[in-house]
Amino acid sequence: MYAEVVVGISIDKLDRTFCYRIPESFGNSDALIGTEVIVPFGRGNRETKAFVVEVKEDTDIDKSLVKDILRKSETGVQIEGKLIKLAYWLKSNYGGAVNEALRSVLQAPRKIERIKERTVSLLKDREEAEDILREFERKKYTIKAKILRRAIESDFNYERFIKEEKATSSAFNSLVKDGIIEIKEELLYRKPVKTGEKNSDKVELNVEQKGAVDKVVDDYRKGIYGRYLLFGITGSGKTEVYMEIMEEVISQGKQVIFLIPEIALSFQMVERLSARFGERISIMNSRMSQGERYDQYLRAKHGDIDIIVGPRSALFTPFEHLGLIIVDEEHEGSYKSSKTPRYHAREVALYRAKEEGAAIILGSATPSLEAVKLASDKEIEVLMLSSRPAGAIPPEIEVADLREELKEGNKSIISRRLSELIKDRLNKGEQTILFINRRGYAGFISCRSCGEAIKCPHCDVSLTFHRPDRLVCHYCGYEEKMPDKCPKCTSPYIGTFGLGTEKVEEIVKKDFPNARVLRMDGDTTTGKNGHEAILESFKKGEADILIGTQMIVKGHDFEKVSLVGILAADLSLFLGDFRAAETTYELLVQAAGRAGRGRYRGKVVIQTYNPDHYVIQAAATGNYKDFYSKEIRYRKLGEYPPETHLLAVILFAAKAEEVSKGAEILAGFLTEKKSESFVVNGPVWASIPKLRDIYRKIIYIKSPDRDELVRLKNLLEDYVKESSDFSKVSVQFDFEPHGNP
DNA sequence: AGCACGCCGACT
DNA sequence: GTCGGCGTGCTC
Repeated sequence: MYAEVVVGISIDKLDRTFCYRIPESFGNSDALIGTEVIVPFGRGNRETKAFVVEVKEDTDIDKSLVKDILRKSETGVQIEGKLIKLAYWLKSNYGGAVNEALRSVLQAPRKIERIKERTVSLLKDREEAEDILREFERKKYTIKAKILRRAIESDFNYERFIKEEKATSSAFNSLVKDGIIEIKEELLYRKPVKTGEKNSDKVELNVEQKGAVDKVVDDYRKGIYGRYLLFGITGSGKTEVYMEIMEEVISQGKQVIFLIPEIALSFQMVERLSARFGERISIMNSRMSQGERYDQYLRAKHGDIDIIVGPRSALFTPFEHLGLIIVDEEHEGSYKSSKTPRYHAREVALYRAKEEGAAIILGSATPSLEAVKLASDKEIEVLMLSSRPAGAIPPEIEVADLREELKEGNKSIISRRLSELIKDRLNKGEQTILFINRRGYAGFISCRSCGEAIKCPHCDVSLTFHRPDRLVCHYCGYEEKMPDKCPKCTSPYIGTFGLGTEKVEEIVKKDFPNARVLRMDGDTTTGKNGHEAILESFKKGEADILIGTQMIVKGHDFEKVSLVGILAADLSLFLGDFRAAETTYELLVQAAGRAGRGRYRGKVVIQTYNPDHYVIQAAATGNYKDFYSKEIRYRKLGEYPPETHLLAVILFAAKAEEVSKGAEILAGFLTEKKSESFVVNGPVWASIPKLRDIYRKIIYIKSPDRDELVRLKNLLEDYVKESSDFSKVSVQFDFEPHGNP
């Protein structure tokens, strides 16, 4: 018997399987799939860890080359065959390397220590080192001299050096061998999470909630493991419905994967779930240490937990009896992986549920067009929650036309109506949230005399101003001091334009001097604790007004908030991204949903320059159907997902000419394959052509048939692998992309 | 990743 | 010539 194995899961260059003979003594060969084994690899037959991904009777490879597997790895884990299968499905459906797919799936169970960072430090004292350095310089050992020079200066990061200086490990090796430097490996560890106390006071469900629960539970008891879209307006109590259904699933001895869009939300969700389900619940995410993840992995596998909560990666929890997958806030963009394989958690969840006979619930107040399309194709069943439970009334929404304000002489960013309402809340001792739509907005610096905007030298995007005098690139973290003259024309008239949280805070404090104001924004508030602290403080009523960006609109219940003001609602409407309207709509509805969660009747003011736009209209009236019908018509006309399928082929290279050449070659290749079944657009420059010193071009392929795109992806992948033109150009694939890659 | 191979510049 | 740095290519 032979085994196909993947060697060294953290090595990208080894993206293929190798064939090894399985010794007789191993017993049942099929049981070997998914096991970590030790194989002799390379010329020196170095002992290397590998994963068995396939077992077969025979092999095409020259038998004299095939070596024997040495033994099973002692530290290794067994990954279920079904997860290996899932990894293969990821690879074949989204592209990329087998390794990359396996790594996505294996995030959890990797007990193999993966080095996070390596630090290079000097072993000799300074004088001696400088002597050696002079020696190197004299002998013209350029790389070694460069390494030593850096090491004398200070300890430095090995990986970064290799990348920046295009060096290889061999220069380091000889320095290490001679005892001049040492390379230390570091692993990063973090604190575990704790579950709360169990106190099972159930909330009384309303009619709609009960209806939804009954439907799923009845199906479940009949052995129908269905697919559902739980479409519930903000504050309609979706979590209560989930919990009720989970109870049934767990009582049948099955397990639940509960996906949430981002890690920050998992703590409050675990708190809430553990109040009901106690200890048998856990969390899985990339912020946890390897050891912790490994423990959770084992607990899940051994059936010691019933529920796992986490972002995308929690999808790969190795439950033996998976009974239900919940994808909460299914519309969230964070469910789309931005690393190869660029999978969408919703799609993978649907696949895994089907494969393992589990039910699946997608939940949202603003379902993605993809989900609604599934519903209209009868692929998935809709469960509606159209009211808030226990007498809570949805907020009343008003639109403030900023064009009118300007006409009437109000140049402030706060309309007269909103201002009046804020005053009223202050008098009544109720709270206000001011939400700034910053998606697509950048507080860039430009020159009023020559129009020059100051850009990041590595990324081709405008730098953002941060107090008191820094300019920061939000993509790569590059920072510089704010210049006092325009670097191009030396005019002193340079400054920031646009609407930032700080600016709004300033204005609010001036307009309402007695109000206690809190500000939260993703760029200036550091760490998740910083955010939590601000939100907690606001929740406790320690401030009257909270100013913030998208992060304040997610998932939080603020009892005393009775007014939400949305500033610049339309900023993200015209982003040149086919999902711009959808994300804007989601943002507006979610923001509006923060109002009136408690006893107070909520009020929302949407400030806009486009009061007649269908997104603003639909958000104001809460009419999803209206939004959907207009938006889907637009997608049909423009031939965008979900009405058709779209594949972005992204090319990367260090030089602009290299990407352009690669893109031309691939475009040519596609033209040769020309057919009725797909259309090619581009190549075009990416929306940010240069990012972290890498140039990027994109070719878009559209087809009504997703499988056709997968086929093309395979052809391109093979072509790129074979062709010598792509040694300096790398190619990635992104199906149904989000934003402009 | 790690290892052998081989090209090429430097030095006894 | 020979030594050794450092880029290249291969691993069942």
